[in-house]
Amino acid sequence: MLIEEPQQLDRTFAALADPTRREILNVLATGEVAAGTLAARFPISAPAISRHLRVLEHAGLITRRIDGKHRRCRLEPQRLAPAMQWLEFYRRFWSESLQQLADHFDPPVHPKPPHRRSHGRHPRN
Amino acid sequence: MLIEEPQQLDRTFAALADPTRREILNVLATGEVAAGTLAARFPISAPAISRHLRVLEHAGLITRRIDGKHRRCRLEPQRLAPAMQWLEFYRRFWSESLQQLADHFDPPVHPKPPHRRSHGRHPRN
DNA sequence: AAATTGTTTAACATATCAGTTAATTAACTG
DNA sequence: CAGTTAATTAACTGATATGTTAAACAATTT
Repeated sequence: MLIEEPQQLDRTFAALADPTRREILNVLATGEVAAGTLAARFPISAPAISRHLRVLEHAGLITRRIDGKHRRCRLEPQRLAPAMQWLEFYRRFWSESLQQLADHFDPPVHPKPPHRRSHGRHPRN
Repeated sequence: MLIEEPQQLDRTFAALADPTRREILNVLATGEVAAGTLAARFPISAPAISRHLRVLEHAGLITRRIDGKHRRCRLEPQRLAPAMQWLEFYRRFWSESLQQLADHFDPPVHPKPPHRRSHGRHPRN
């Protein structure tokens, strides 16, 4: 199992915490895009976008290549894997809490019988 | 499918961006723990922990219940699901980049062989 | 070479974050 | 009730984040 630098996860999650940056990644999922093309899609200034790109690059989530006067940005999706793995660990706990999820987002209209409750507790070590 | 407030993802990822908070969640995965018990495990002051707990609670990742003079903190793992789903979207792109991952880090991390390669390309617009 | 286009850096304003210590609130104990 | 324990809030500090506009840099075009 790959030992992940904690800083790397810090940077990844921090990069993903900004909606503009998430949307940038979403755009880059369609392929390489130049910085200016990206900037045109957002209501903020080009320097602001440039800094978002720097954050994403620092987190390893994108790379930039110089192409004439353009800086083409490319998604590096595999760099999301460590974050995914971190979250994956908690997936095992979800099944115990699915009912709570339903409670939270939907009105608790459906009276699901709480029969999982029998051994439904957080695992302890 | 569940429509997620973007702010919620912001808060979730921001909460996860701090290593202390990630470790708090890790501790809470073992079961309910009082705030003071948590604080004792970390090299920072109790107020600092209290604020981390507030951030986690605000992100919905934990809940707190009052029990006498203790505040017992409980993990709400299902609230990680939206973040997971967001990342899940990008998983499809990983298979194309596994070699780059190898270049970057060490041995292959993903147990799944890249047989999705057949129609694996970046969608473009 | 001069002007234009694409992008980043500089300098700045403002807000938020993460930590501290001191004070406060709340509940239990003797 | 007085004292102790548990936890939070208050007030403050220093660092970081996000945005702005203006300036600088780099490559292309004329």
